[in-house]
Amino acid sequence: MASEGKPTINDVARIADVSKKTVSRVINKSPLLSSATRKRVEQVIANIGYVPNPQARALALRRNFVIAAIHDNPNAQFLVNVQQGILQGLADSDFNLMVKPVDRNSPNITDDIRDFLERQRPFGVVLLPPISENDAIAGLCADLGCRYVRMGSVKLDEAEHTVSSNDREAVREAVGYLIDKGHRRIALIEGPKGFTSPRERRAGFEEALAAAGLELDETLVRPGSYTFESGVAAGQSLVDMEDPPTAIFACNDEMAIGAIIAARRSGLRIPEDLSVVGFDDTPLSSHIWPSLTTVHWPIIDMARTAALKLIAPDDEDANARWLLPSALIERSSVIPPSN
Amino acid sequence: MASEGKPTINDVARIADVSKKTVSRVINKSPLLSSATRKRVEQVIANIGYVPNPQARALALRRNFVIAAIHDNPNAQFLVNVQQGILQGLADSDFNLMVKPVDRNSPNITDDIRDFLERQRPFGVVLLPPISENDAIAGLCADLGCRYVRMGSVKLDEAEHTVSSNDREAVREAVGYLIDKGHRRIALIEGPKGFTSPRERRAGFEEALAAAGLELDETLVRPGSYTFESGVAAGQSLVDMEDPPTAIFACNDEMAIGAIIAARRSGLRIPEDLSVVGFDDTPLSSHIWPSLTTVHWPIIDMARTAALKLIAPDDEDANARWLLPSALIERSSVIPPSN
DNA sequence: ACGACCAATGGCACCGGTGTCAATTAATTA
DNA sequence: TAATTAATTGACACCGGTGCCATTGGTCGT
Repeated sequence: MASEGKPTINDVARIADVSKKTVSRVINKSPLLSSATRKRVEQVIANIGYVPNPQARALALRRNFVIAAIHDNPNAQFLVNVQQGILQGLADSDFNLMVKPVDRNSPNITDDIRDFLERQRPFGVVLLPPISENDAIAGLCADLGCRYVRMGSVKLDEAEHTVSSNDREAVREAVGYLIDKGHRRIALIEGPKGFTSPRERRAGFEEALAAAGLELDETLVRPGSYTFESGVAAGQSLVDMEDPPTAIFACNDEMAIGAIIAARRSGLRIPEDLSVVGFDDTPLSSHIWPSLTTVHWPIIDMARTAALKLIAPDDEDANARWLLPSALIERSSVIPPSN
Repeated sequence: MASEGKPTINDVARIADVSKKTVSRVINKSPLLSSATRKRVEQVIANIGYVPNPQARALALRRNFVIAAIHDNPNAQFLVNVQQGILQGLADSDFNLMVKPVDRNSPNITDDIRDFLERQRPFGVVLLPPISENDAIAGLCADLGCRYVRMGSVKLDEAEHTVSSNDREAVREAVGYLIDKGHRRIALIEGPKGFTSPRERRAGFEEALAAAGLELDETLVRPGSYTFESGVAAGQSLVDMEDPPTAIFACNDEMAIGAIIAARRSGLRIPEDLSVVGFDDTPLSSHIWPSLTTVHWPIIDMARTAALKLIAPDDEDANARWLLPSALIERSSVIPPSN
């Protein structure tokens, strides 16, 4: 009987000589219980090492305690940061994290995700960028009655259930900082096309120039794909110019570092001959030499916030949108231009 | 009735005019069913979009379909690779992946993990290095009746339920390769103390020297912690020697890259003045210049294997141990010594 | 022709919790 | 003191599946 398998609520009830409902009340910290019974039951629970079965709970409550992170982002550091943030938010709760990667190149992502949601039925999902920008998938979550939060630099006035950073403003600040240092020929290494975040970052770049009365020089703009290699290529192409820029703003750190490597390969010193600013504040950015001046992207905070909001009771903050601040991190890859 | 909430097995049974048990048989592909009934039921399932409830299944079967990855490894790339591998192994199954990070500095890791296992009751767990080396935790899984697989360079004759790589042999090969190229003064940057994997890698280093009749020069050995910074420090200290080494073997790529950065800062050219070999074959190792000659550590394969073995039916391969091959990846950070 | 045997299905309890509502007892009020 | 009310607790159905065993209708061997 009680000797085999884990003890159940019935075992506790029998030994404590109460009904299982009463044990259930103890587990759920119901207030309508005499403290005497509560203590007695708690004693029994501790004695026999009873732990409630989450599957049974999930069945009875018609909801489980699983939060899923759905992502299509290939960047390891990003993904780990998000997981860490979500888990911070889930700490001290009964929730656990499930990861669901999807193939961004697959034509039937939507079906794949629907299938996952219908089968697993997580309590809530966090949609990571860039798939969080996909309205169809957010709609899918809503249709299936699954709570969700979209992370990213989603434009704030467009969607609900979003945790975002204001990339545009952050870049404006970062590029303004370069301008304040005296830079005028500032290059831009863009992020991949078709996503909100790189678009917002470029917009911030343009706004900073405009605010200083500078014109955007399209010859100083290079495409990029957020990868190290694309940063190398872009950086090389920039330093090879006849009239090269005195500063580069790259839309992420990895490309910024690639640009630094390329510049150095061409004999340039950083920051004496070229200032570089990145975006993300990855661990590597403070490890390299010179350490990279960059924009701190509060991705861990965003993920924590997303998780907390998902499992928070239904306050329904009317329009559920949360904005977290970015910040420029001054390190040593920027000085005033020499000429 | 059927109009609200997801359809259940009862809805299917009612509409198809069979018992729920029969529907259950269809779902589980039971062979003892007439094909006529099967088709009829499948038709109804498709029509009303029925999806079995995994929580109810889990309760009835007294097992769920969750695999947990328990880890205390701070390396993002490593973690993502493992997750990717596990998910590869879980593809085409009903299993999902849950992630459970633990704090390696916490004194009550064991309690934390016990708590997790008792509450969540995953079907199986993958223990990632270095926590996979903790026998107490493996024992805990066994005690709680939870299947587990330990990943890492666990010494093969010591434990069961392991998926491992033979780091010792791989390093022997890599260092032998340096020796074959003509190097005699070969430095070692070690991994963190107290773990099997770095110990095995050092052992392989020593064995390679011994096999060539060379003596281990302790002045050429530097401690390391698998971090970029520790590689920089170790590399700096090595190139500053009066009689510096002509080659460095670092116990992982990140330290190898750190050593390259340090050497270059001191004006050395890689590989002309110093050859470097790493271990892991991280993406970065092929991105940097010169690309890093390194040992491919089959971590994704190991993780996939671990997952496959976990969810495989109980063959009980007597002693469940699996060994995956490593391989030396020749790139451009090694040439014969100049002097 | 008849029991043995097999294929196909159904009935029902059970997995381990929770919700609803009734029942019991104690405390309060008229 | 009886009636009212509040505080505790229990009984029982239910969540949505699966396991075990009984039942039904044939087919087969002798």
